[in-house]
Amino acid sequence: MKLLVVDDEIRIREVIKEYAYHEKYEVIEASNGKEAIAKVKEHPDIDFIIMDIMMPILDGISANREIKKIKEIPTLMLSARKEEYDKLQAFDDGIDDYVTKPFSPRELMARIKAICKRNKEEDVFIYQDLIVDKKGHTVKIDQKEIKLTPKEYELLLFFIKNKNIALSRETLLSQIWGYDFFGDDRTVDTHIKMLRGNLGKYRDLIVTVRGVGYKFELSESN
Amino acid sequence: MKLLVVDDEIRIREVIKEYAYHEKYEVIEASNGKEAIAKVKEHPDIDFIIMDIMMPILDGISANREIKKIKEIPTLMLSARKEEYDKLQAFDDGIDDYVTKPFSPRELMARIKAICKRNKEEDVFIYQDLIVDKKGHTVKIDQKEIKLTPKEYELLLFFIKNKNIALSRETLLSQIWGYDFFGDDRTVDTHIKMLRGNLGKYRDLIVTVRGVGYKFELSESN
DNA sequence: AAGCAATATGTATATTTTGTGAAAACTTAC
DNA sequence: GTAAGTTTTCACAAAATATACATATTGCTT
Repeated sequence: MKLLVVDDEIRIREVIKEYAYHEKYEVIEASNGKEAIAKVKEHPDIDFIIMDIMMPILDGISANREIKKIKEIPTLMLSARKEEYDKLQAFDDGIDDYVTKPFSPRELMARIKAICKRNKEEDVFIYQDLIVDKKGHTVKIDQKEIKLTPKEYELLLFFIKNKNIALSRETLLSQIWGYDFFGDDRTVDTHIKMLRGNLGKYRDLIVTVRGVGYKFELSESN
Repeated sequence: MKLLVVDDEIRIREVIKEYAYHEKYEVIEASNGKEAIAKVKEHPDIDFIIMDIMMPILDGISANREIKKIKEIPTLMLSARKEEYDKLQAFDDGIDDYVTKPFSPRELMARIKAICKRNKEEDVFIYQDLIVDKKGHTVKIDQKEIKLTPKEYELLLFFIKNKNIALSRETLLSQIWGYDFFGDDRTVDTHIKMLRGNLGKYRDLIVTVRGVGYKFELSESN
């Protein structure tokens, strides 16, 4: 789990960082909206953003709006009491939760967990800009739907379910094609090729494990 | 939509209120069970209750029991983790749903919506110029009524109810034709063809999901 | 660095799935 | 009982997908 904490007060960042470390979360910091955007671009594996609203240079709401254009990351907003008005605005941009200052760090952590849990429970797999909606049977990359054939889709789902585990061709064949498939092992390769092609910038999530088969490799978490 | 939020922690009420406002819900507050009962008597048009279990003066379970004697209002219970035991009891008294703290406000809203939807299915479905009036049993496109056969109409309703979800032919057959239909899978295709034909410019709302079945796909909203 | 083995990829062919029109079977209203 | 409307089946065309295979490329071992 990698957190991006955006606040201009270093004290706030420190407190959050401390609690986050305690939860074994990695923390990246930014002290204003502009920096936050830069950090998001720099670290492609940020899982969660905690962002203050009132900040110099670029405020949290605007920053969030910009970040959402780049990718979908669950976000919790922080705000001082008086910024009531801002709250309302924040909702336009898919804020998952918000907490008013002063806050209890434990509550903050609990809320982060609740949001992450929710995202996991949904029939949606999200990794950066790759979104797989199992109910809708759709795959999106950068908000754009990509078309997969049934086999490619099944293959992707199986990879997601067995992420970070090397899967042999036999395993894939028996699990996806069925035990009664008597074709060529190398058929898998062809489908991998197709899937990779369709995954575009995420093609490298499918790693070749020489001598074994393939692996769907995600950096940490998810 | 008028919500009654009952919790002794003002912060919790505030968060829910903000999210509720965003959904255009009106919010009435109470900080304990006794107050909640008073509010229900005072406002005869409350549509939904969100109630904490652990509260001073009068707890949520008891309050809920009293309120149910006055009138039937959908209720969602909140509770802290440790109150597991309460969970079981709560369901005895016509609780519609249950959420443990801390919760993701988004999830809470989603649940409320789900319950309300369950309780009062929309009578009219509108998507751009496509209007389906369930009570009137009519379908209009561009103000003009289109004639559908009973099966086509049922199919359309089922699609509307399950929008953005890929539905297999079997699901459609068992849900629309009945579990005791033993005919050909492809019968579905024929009806899809007919429905598409009748939907005119909206024919593409019915997307074929290869290898699975069909999906009623609406771009965002609705 | 050469040689080997495994994997990647392009292409052709086989297979599966879906769209569609027409006819048969069934319902319903009169 | 019949006509009109509806549902279902079926057959074939069209489209999409799966597979096999040949060739190119890569990565590993020595």
